[in-house]
Amino acid sequence: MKETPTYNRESFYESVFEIVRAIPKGRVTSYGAIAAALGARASSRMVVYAMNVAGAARPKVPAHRVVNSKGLLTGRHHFSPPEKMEELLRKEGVTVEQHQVKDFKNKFWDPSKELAI
DNA sequence: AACATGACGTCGC
DNA sequence: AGCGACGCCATGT
Repeated sequence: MKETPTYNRESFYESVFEIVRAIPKGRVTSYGAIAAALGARASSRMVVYAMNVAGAARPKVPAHRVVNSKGLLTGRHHFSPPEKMEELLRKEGVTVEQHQVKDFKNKFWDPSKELAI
């Protein structure tokens, strides 16, 4: 049989999407946390790629709730316009200052802890 | 097919 | 504690 040569990347992406969709409003998480929740701690870049295709995913994925481990909105340039990410976060009650989530440690939402996979 | 890149994270110095 | 280098692996050129 000709299975996918790589791992179940589609399943992986879908899992990422589900986690992201499960992020409560007003909270954020990081790429590494999602990767860790999926058992791919070192492969956080795959989460990044999942986000990249998330724009075409249905239902829509709140990718704006995912930032890097420093709480920095590194993915803002992938939104249109880039300020949309901050705007959405602010609407949800997240304070963004200088492209960075304020009180990030307090707003952080750990999927592997809060969400049962 | 080989090389470079990326919305990251961890380890070493 | 701040900076540099490496790892990770799919995707694009």
